Amino acid sequence: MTNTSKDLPLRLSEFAPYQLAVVGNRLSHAIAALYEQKYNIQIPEWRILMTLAEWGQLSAHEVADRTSMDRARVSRAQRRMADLGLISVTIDELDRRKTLLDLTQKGWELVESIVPDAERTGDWLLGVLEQQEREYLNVIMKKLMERAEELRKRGGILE
Amino acid sequence: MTNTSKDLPLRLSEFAPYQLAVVGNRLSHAIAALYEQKYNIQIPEWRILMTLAEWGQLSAHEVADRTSMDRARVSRAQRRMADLGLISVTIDELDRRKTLLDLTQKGWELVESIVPDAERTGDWLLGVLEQQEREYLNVIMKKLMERAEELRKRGGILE
DNA sequence: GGCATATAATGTCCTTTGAAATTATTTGAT
DNA sequence: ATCAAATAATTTCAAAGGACATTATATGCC
Repeated sequence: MTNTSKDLPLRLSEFAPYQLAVVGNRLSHAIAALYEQKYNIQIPEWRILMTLAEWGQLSAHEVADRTSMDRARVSRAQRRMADLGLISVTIDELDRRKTLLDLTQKGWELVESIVPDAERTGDWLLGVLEQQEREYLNVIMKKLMERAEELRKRGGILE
Repeated sequence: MTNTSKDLPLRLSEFAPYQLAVVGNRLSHAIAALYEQKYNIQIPEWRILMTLAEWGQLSAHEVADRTSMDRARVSRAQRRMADLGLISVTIDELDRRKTLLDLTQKGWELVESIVPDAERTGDWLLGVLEQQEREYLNVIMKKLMERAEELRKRGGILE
């Protein structure tokens, strides 16, 4: 007997890492297009915007931590945002290696206009789910977020 | 009163599209590194491999559909795989626009060695979840997969 | 105080990705 | 039978992302 699909214990479409990668990617692109067209910003900007709105002034390093982006990506987005007048960038005089980011008035105004849109998009997305599924999703994502980070740091489960 | 985080109804870390993007991305990278080191292939190759293993000979177009990749990406991976001798590529004589892909013996051997590894990784990842959460995850992902695709096709929910 | 080490940020380089244009082939309409 | 439109695949091009090197500053040890 030759190889057939019956022998395979793993179907791509059921494989959680695949599902998560595809869903995450599709969402990123769709939402990025929305933000781009309507507000002229990209995903990194969006993340920084929301993070500063939540926490107030932060160093670039702290922003990177809280947005799950690396420092290079934050640095690039930071410049674009400063050019657009959305954030202020100052050197921390207590530790001159650090740069402190904070929203400007214009940044706050963007937050206020973009948040309702983002919420609608999020709600629409989750609209396919039952209430209970939505609650599970949040719990599951928190757990997987850590697990995936661990996987990244360790470079796989094999070592 | 000045703006504070209390006013904000949306926390990035609770925002499902953000969570999904980050988890998906971290997983992709971690797993890509694993496949790369150990088997010398990348994510697109992995997806094609598993798809052909499940379905047998398919056209490049069908592969693209079933792997959630665009045709350019499939086309590139296809060439790499053919160079490695993992797949055979033939022109469909009934419709000469199509190219048909199929696993070679060598491709099947790779499938057999890589699948147990992938399963272990998948199981380890889901190991943080309760049994019931795992079941929910699968259902939720199927629903979100479609929803995200719809979002992509429509270019946002606003139109 | 001076020097090795650690940390913050930015800059450089290379790869991957996705969109759009291009080419080849087929299908359908007249 | 011919031509326009549709479909499959590839190529081209520009942007984004991430790894690594570099620079600036701070910390801790001797």
